[in-house]
Amino acid sequence: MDNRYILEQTSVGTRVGGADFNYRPGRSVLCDTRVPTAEKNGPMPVYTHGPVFYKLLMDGGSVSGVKGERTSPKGNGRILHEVEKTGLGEQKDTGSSGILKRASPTHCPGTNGQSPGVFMHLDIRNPGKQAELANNFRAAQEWIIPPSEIQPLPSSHIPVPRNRKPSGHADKEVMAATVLTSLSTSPLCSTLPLLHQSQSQAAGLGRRANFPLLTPGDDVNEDVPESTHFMFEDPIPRKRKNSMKVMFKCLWKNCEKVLSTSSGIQRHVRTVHLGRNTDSDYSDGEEDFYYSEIEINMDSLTEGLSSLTPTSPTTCGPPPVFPPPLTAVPHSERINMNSSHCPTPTLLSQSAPSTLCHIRTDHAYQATAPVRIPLGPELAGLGNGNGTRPGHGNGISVSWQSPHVLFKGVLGPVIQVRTVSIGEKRQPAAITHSTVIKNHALVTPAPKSAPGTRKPRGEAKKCRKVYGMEKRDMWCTACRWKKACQRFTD
DNA sequence: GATGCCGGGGC
DNA sequence: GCCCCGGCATC
Repeated sequence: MDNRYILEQTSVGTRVGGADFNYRPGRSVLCDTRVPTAEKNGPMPVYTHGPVFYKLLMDGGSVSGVKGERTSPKGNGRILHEVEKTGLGEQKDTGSSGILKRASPTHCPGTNGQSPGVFMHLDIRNPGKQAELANNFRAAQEWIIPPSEIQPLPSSHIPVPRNRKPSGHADKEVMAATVLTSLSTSPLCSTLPLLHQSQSQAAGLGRRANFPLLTPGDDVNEDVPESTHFMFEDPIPRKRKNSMKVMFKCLWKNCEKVLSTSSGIQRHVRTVHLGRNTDSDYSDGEEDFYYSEIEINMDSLTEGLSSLTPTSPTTCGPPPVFPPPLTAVPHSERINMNSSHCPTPTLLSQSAPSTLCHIRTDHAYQATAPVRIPLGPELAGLGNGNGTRPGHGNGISVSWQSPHVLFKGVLGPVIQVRTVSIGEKRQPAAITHSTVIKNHALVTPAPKSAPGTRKPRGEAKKCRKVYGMEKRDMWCTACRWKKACQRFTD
């Protein structure tokens, strides 16, 4: 079964419970939808609530309760999509019961990225919203806990009007709008979306293992005080640092799209994933659930880049990222997300390695040691092609010079009669083993001489010594430039 | 003093 | 980037 469907199933149940923003005591949607579904869900025994409800829908059965919310006459695939949307939509709903989400991170299956922010921005100073919060919390609580186990939520933290009159559909929309509006500005919303991300990236069973509290028998009462603590005592700064840049990451499966604007990511989701008309700006807000807001600490990013030395062992191919450097925030989920995305190239990951490879190649005559092989005089002419001066760099008669150095780069069948001439350009074909060695040395933590110290003078004779001042034109370029000799390296 | 080459500057 | 050179460390 599609992994996504697992999530959908879990989410759906949440939605069913949470869809009714104004939870009415006595109504337990969960119980209504709790159906023995072993044969329907196959190897997915855990989430038998809500999901089953939708499974029936997917099978083409008539489920009036669902159809009232979202009836899809389309094919199965589309229905699945609808279900997924519904499941995601749940975020909006459960967002109103954010306490539960914050209190119980293990409930994150239903938080496909957005609800945390929702939660953050619930204005608890508003008595009406407090009531809304409490009611929805109880609703969500009942969704998880069998009615018999539900304990009255103490109102010591929140003054909750017990007999709150259910509000109408307009209130739902207002709440939803509030929730959606808050998504893009919440400083705290990054945690759960990312958690969801990491979960959604885990396949199959691994995903389910992330939210054990969704199992029917689990008791979530312990989370209640924790939740209130989280909500009222946790001094998470609400103000985002200036260095924090908000990006929007597409949550669609296998889609790593990250855009800097919400409109952009919405357009992306709408057009790419939802198949909506590109030209149409109409949006029912559905795409809001398919992307999450992520924060990028630009300072950390900068630091990460600046500290990105050739010796950095942390560059797992793709470095941090946006990654570790990207990990702007101390949320482990974020780190996990980054690490889990290691195989996926990010902007940094794409650029950094190449950067590493090209670091300090500014002086090519230093980076690339010429490979010269002893050649007989009969082959002397082969090397003259590159020479710009007569008699220079014919690549011969050097067998008397440090042969161990001269040969170390010639391994292939093609004899690299490499001449070192003025204005010589490094050619790919001229890349030699010694070059590789040098580049590799840039990546490995080679002991670098401290500033001000010179490397000891090599044993090998240099061009000056070999050719003498009178044949200066035969020197290697480096020697002529008074640089480290590239011909007779040590 | 000769040599090697780093650092820097001119173009 | 190419080319050159002052200047310093090393031999």
